Amino acid sequence: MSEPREAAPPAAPPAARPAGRPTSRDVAQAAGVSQSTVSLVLGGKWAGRVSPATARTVREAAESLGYRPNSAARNLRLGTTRTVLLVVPTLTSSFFGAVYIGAARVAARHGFGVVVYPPDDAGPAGSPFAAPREAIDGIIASSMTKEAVSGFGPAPVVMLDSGPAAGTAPTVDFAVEDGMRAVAAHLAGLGHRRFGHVAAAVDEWTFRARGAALAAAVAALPGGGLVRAAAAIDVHAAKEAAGELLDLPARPTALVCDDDTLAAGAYKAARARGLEVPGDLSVTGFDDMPLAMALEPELTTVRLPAQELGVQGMSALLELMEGGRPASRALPGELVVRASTAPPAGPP
Amino acid sequence: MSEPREAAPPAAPPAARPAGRPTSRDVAQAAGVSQSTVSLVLGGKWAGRVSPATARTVREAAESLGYRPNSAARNLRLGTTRTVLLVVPTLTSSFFGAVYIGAARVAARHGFGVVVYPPDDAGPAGSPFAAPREAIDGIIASSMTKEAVSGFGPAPVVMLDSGPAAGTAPTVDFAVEDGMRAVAAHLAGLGHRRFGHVAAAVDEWTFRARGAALAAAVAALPGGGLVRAAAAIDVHAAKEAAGELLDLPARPTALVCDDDTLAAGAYKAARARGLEVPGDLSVTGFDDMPLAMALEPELTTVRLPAQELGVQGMSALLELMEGGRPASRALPGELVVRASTAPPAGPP
DNA sequence: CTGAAAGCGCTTACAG
DNA sequence: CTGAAAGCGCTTACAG
Repeated sequence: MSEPREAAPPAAPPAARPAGRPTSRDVAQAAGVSQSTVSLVLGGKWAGRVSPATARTVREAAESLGYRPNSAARNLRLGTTRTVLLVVPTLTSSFFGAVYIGAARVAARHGFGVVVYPPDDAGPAGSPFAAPREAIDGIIASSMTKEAVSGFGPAPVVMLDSGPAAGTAPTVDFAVEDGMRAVAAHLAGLGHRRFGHVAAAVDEWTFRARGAALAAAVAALPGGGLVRAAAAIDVHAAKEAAGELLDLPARPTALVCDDDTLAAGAYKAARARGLEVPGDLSVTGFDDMPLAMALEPELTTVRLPAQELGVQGMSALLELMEGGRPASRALPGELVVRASTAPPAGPP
Repeated sequence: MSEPREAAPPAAPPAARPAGRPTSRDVAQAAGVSQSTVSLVLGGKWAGRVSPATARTVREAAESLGYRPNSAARNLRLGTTRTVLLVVPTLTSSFFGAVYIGAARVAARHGFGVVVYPPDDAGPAGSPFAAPREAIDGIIASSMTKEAVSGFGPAPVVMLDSGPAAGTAPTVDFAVEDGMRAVAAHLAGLGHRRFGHVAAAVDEWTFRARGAALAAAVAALPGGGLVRAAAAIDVHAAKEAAGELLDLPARPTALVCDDDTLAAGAYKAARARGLEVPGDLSVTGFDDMPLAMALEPELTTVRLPAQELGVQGMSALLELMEGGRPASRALPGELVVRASTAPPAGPP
């Protein structure tokens, strides 16, 4: 009679499976090798040091145990986390999402991860143990001042969209002056002379640069005139500011807005006064956010390559972390002419 | 004669300053105590175990050296990172930014950090060492299927905006059915009977639920009729889909759109046909993104508390990580009546 | 009240 | 080709 198979008592498992997550030691035991061999194989440094057969065995054991290396141990040993921080003023904007994507793609190709650091009010408390400040190899800060980043310690920093003079860090910027000049030239070519600037009431380099470039371009235009009103980046605030400009005795024939949201406000101000865009009033935006195409008429604006900003920023940081001195650079924007600009109406 | 002070040879510093970042051992040496005392003091566990005077000395030494604990070592020792992952389908949307803010705020109050996991195509390569998958204590996944999150291992998971039946994980959802019923009731109250549904061609629970709720509400309305066209969430695709509906012989008097972007497309379709919103056609959105206020007329829509979704999601995850069984919940939306809805025009 | 020591899980010389 | 050992910087019993 053969031994009863079914009635076998529920014997204890031969070797108690490790309680928690498997470690390289568990893999070593399963594969019948030493822990260091496991590390060599899984770290990809085994060529010529471990026999192919052993390497296979190790990999199979790791696979079947579902082994994943403990990154804390790895980071401690190596002194590096292969993680960089992306510091942005807000995440509630599709712009920074695009910057993130660009940065994360480049990072991934080099085995780095990107962590987004939240706006101040949402950040980890001031505790010295607050994650993840310490656990990073480098920092990319977008649209901030150098000072705002100084609290992050001595890690290598690249500044994005913060102006070419952002301290000693390498910078990547948009050539917003060129973009604004292209707007002015486009409008001037259409015949506009009386310009209104709906400015962003935000103290950032990019807006200062946009304003200065517009002022210079209009000043250089024979017969050119410029009036200006500032507003927070908010549709209703912009509507108000644009309205002031439109109520001026010598009404501008074109409203140049510092960004697309401001332009949406300008549309509203025009509509409230019975003014047609672009027949009675030309309006331009800046940035080319999705909003620009949702508006009616669709908005003439300057496309800023946000994702490319992330790509270039990460590339620069990688170079910096390797000890290089990446050159600062400026990315060109592109004037996108849509339906919100036209020649000015003749005198009534 | 006193010893010459000025001419003293540049002696080597008494004790060579530590080369890299200071460690707790450096602090201990500076404070004249043991490394474990430093750890106790800085970890806040010294009450009754270290004299107040010693604690002060330690803190001053830490301060003056600029000591920050090494989180890799801490994580390794503790087996926890106090970091959770927020997995979202895209960052290029203000919606997920708001979810992040909400989650990060709650997390910060409990000493946790939140890391955003990128969309697939930007994620770290499939390398087993890819950060930061291993280094997390829990996961919040928003607007995804349970399967999409299964690759992250055995960490506790909370599903957001994925439907109440998202596997075994606790869920936090929006009560989108209620929201859609409120839209239908609002429109019905205005006198509308012929509805068009501009549906999102996206296979997610939230859109299935919106569509089903609308269909049921219209079916329950005496004399109610519903036609439907689907489009990708894109202004131009929506314009096309809405246009089909508007070209129907029995033209709908109200277009109910699955989200605000779709509604922007509906505006365009209306305008292209010389139809006034809301005089000739009522339009509703869903989500209440910033776009809703940028549109002209401003959009009647359903406000979804995105930030609260993050807050509730993180609270649930915290409870889950502590071994609890958080109840699944649904957050109410709010109908926001603006200027895009009005009684239907009488028969021409 | 304070310190010496173990150990978290890795990587990497080093010895065989 | 393979293994034993040191050590990254912490936290926390444990002993005094």
